[in-house]
Amino acid sequence: MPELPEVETFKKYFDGTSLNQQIERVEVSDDKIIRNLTGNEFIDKLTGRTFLDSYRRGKYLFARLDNEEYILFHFGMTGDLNYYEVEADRTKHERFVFYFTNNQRLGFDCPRKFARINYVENLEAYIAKVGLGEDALEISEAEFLDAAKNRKGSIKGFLLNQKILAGVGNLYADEVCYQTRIHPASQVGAIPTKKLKEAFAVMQEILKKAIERSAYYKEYPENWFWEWRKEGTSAPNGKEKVAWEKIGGRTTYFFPTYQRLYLFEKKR
DNA sequence: TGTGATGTTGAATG
DNA sequence: GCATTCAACATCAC
Repeated sequence: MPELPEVETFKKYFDGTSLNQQIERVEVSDDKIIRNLTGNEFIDKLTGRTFLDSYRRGKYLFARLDNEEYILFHFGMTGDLNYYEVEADRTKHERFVFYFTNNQRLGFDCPRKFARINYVENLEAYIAKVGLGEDALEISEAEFLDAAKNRKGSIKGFLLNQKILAGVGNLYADEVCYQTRIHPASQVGAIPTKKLKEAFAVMQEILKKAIERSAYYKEYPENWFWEWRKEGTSAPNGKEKVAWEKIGGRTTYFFPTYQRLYLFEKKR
């Protein structure tokens, strides 16, 4: 699930439910996703603490504790938050849960266990260590263009590269390419500056609109990926069907000629 | 039943 | 060292 708009939605959910209440108890049912602590260490670190606020960068959500340290929630493919009171509302794949003093709980659900939880003592140092790029909504046009310069890799791989800009995942990357009519296998550096500026603006527009709709696909415009990215869909010009290929390491849907392929001139 | 899935990483390659 | 690709991670649903 979670790309930037989804994680921003998680952030709002977290901020709206879990701040300023003491964690009375922590229960860990599977510490596999907790990367730098054992389950018991995690329990020790968190018990008695209070979440003060949170900071999102790309798909990473950092929850600030009252000791100025952080818990990083990275949701992977299937991570989810669940704030609830009664046992019946516990989710099936809950990996750990915080019990607050107001009798509510915040559970972290993750069937596929691709999520990553880290206890972070120093936020800046952690981000530097991971090499996490600027948030996709915060990065400036100039930085975006500069990063694209001379790159030979695909625009798809570029948009997905969290070290360059953080937050764009597979679906939104396809949507940016589709809306700007850029073939996803285009070499980033070969795309004219004007077109790259368009991609930059469209990317931020898409992310903002998705956030406005709380990342709920069914409320996205009808011509967005959740509709066109289906087997058998025709291009807007009616000339071809949607195709898919592995580009930038991920399954990519696109319209082969409706979206223009930009490549560097071949040397001879 | 086999396959692929909204993500990241570390190793391998160029 | 850098840019890029790819297998691996764990489980579920079609």
